[in-house]
This record gives sequence, C-alpha cells and structure tokens, in this order.
Amino acid sequence: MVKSSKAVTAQRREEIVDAAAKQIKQHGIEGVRIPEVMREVGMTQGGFYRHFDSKSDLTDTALRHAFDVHRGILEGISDSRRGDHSAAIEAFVELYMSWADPESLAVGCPVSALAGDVARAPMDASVRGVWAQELDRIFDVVSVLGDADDVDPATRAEQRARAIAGFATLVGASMLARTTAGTPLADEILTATQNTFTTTAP
Amino acid sequence: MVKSSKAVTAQRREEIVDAAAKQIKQHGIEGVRIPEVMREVGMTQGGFYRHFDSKSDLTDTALRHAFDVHRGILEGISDSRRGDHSAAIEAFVELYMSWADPESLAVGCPVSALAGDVARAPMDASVRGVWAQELDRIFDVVSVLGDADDVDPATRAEQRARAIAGFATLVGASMLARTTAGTPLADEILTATQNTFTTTAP
DNA sequence: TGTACATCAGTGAACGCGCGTTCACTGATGTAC
DNA sequence: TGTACATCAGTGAACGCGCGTTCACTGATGTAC
Repeated sequence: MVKSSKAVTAQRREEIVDAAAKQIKQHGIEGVRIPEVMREVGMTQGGFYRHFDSKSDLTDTALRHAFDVHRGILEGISDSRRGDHSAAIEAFVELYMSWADPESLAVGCPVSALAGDVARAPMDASVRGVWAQELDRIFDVVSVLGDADDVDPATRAEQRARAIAGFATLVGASMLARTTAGTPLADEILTATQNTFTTTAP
Repeated sequence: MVKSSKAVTAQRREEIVDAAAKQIKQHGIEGVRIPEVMREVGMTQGGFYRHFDSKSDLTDTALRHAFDVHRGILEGISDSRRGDHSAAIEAFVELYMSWADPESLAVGCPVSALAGDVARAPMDASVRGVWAQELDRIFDVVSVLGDADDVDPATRAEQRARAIAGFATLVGASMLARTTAGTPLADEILTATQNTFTTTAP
C-alpha cells in the first residue's frame, strides 16, 4: 500500500499526534524524535512531512492535544462534583498528587511535565503562544471547578487567584517529588505540601 | 603555549565549571554543549577531556557548583537577618520572585531552572544523586533562614515542613511566570502567589 | 645550579552517530469525462 | 458505469549538520640526577 484513503490518512495524523503528545510529556519539547514517533505508528520517517510542515509544527500540535486531554480530565472532575467547588478542588489536588512520580510523566499534567522547557524557550518560539493560551484555559477550568453557573464575578475572580496560586504549588511540589523519586525527600515534599492544602482550606 | 602550569590548569578547570554552570541553568542539563563551553573559556574542544572524564562528569560538577553558589546567596540572607526567621524568609521570597523571568535563568535558582530536566532523568542517572543531596541541603538552609543557633528541634521540624511547602510554591510560580513572560498571565501568577505568602504569615 | 628527559595540558583534525529534512519514486486513490 | 489520468500518501535512501569522543602530535612544565 503506497497511498492511503483520506479517512486512513486523517486517522494516521491523529495517531502521530497521540504518539508525539506522549513523547513530548515524557522526553520534553526538544526530546521528541520524528523517527521514533513515526516508528511508533508503523510508518517511516519520510512520510512525516505529508502531515506536518516541520518538527515544531508537530510539537505545537502535540502540546495542544496534550492540553485538550488534560482539560477533559479536569472537566470530568468538575461534572462529577457539580455544585461543590471545595470537593472538586480536593479531588483535583488528590489526582495531581497521584502523578507526582516520574512514571506518571506521560499520563499526567502537561504543565508540570513541560514548564521547564517552555521557561527556556526563546521569546519568539511558537510554543510560547500555544502554551500561554492553553495555560490560561487551564486556570479558567480550575477556577470554576465544580461550580454551578451562578457564581458572581467577585467570587470568580477570588477563586481564580486562589486556583493559580494553588496550581503553582501543585506544579512545584509535583516536579520536586519527581526529581527526588526513590528518596525520602519525595514523601517529605508531598506531605509538607498536602498539609498546606488541608490547613489552608476554610 | 601547549602545556600550562598546574596553577593555570586548575584555574582553567574552574573557568570551565563556571561556564558550564551558567549554560546548564540557561539551556538545561542536555543543553550544555562541550564545544560551546570550551569556546567560552578560549580553548578548543579537544582539551576538554584533560579535565573531565565525560560530559556527565562535567554536568554533575557544574550542577554542584551552581548549588554552591546558590547556597552562598541564601547564607548571605541568613547572616544579614540573624535572629529574625520571618524577615529572612520574606527577603528570600522577594529575591526568588525577582528571578521569575526567563532572563534570570542563568543567575537564579538552579532548582527552578532544572527541576523539569531532573524529573525526567533516568532513575539511575548520576545527576539524580547529586540533585537529591543538594536539594536536601537547600531545604536545610531555607528551614533555618535567619535562625539563631538555639532553635528547638520541634520548631525546626515545623519550619522545615513549611520551608519545603513554601519552596515548592516559589519554584512552581517562578517557572510558570517564566513560561508566560511577556503576557498578562505572568503578573497574575506572581500576584496570586505573593498574596498566599503575605496572608499565610502569622 | 644545570642538564636531560618524562609528563601531560592543549591543539586540531577526525570518527561515528542520530538528528531534521529533502527527494525521486511508487502505486492506490479519487476525479473528469 | 467504465475508463484514463492526475493527485498525493507513503517509502527508503540520501543530505548536511552538530554533537560527544578519540587520537596523534606539540612543546612547555616539572622532576631526577
């Protein structure tokens, strides 16, 4: 088979993006390898450029996809605790903490997996635009986690500020625990952080 | 000049480590380039292996050096506020926040610069051993920031837990601000995080 | 103190390797009639 | 509905590039006498 039908081609593209999204969270933005991605979907590297203009075209797309998947998880939490913001936040914190080991890189949050890479990306790199937009959407989703539709603007603004600060803590703690996995420090970090969440809650 | 004296050679080694420490924080653990490091100290890449066994020998050494420098800064804060833990912590938070932009990568904290890389390093990579040891020392220093010598063990343990949780927040916020530099999100992240530090303080 | 010689820091070219990307080619797909 | 042909997804080999590392060589340094 040398040329595939349009349906098969579109599906192949999805598979490439899926594979790249897994690799980008596991190995970083620069760590994605086109030959490896193509091998994973059963193709040769030459075919890559029928689907994407360049490697950064792929990594931008893969990053968006990773955020889409992650937002889907958050919205699942939100839907199942509708009407109880605190409970939804609590469930989110618990889930996030469960990803605080290196084995969860590929399944966990793209923010903790890739913040270090984006932080050092050139200011004019396209990944920064994608990232800022997606992170803003994540903050929005976390802000209203479990909320019903009738939250007033003042509360919403306050919740957003709290969501951002709390999210930063989760990202930091999760990353530090990953760096120290297998040592006593990892547990110490998670325990110390957990306590700030449980004691800060009203 | 083909062979240098022992004194010159030792100084050259220091220069190489200095240059690598700057590069490792700027470009990441994998982002250090031996030809670039050697060019920066005015040598050719061939001479590198008279000083180090391998690239990871250099990056481990450079990481240790970066932590040494950072600890020196923290101890400076500690000494100048001896006897006032809260004031020292406050000064530390302020300093840390001042590094929350991509331009400060090379001068700022090695933890926020490199946590993402170490998180995905193989479990048997030597960098993990260096990192865990150095991070533990940082936690120790931050725990007793500004303390006099006579802090009782219970208070010390409590301070360490608070230091770790607070440090995780600073790392997360600093990294997220760096990823969104030049967008309104960066300020939003820093402001939201600052507030948790000022309102949490007793 | 002088001399002969071994050591070894540094040079510069070369190596193999994996990468991102290109390209001539193939042949099934999809379209025009 | 059938046929002729243009399109284009995918192959597989090739490209230039920068990397980490090696190596033969140089000649000043440091040491033994």
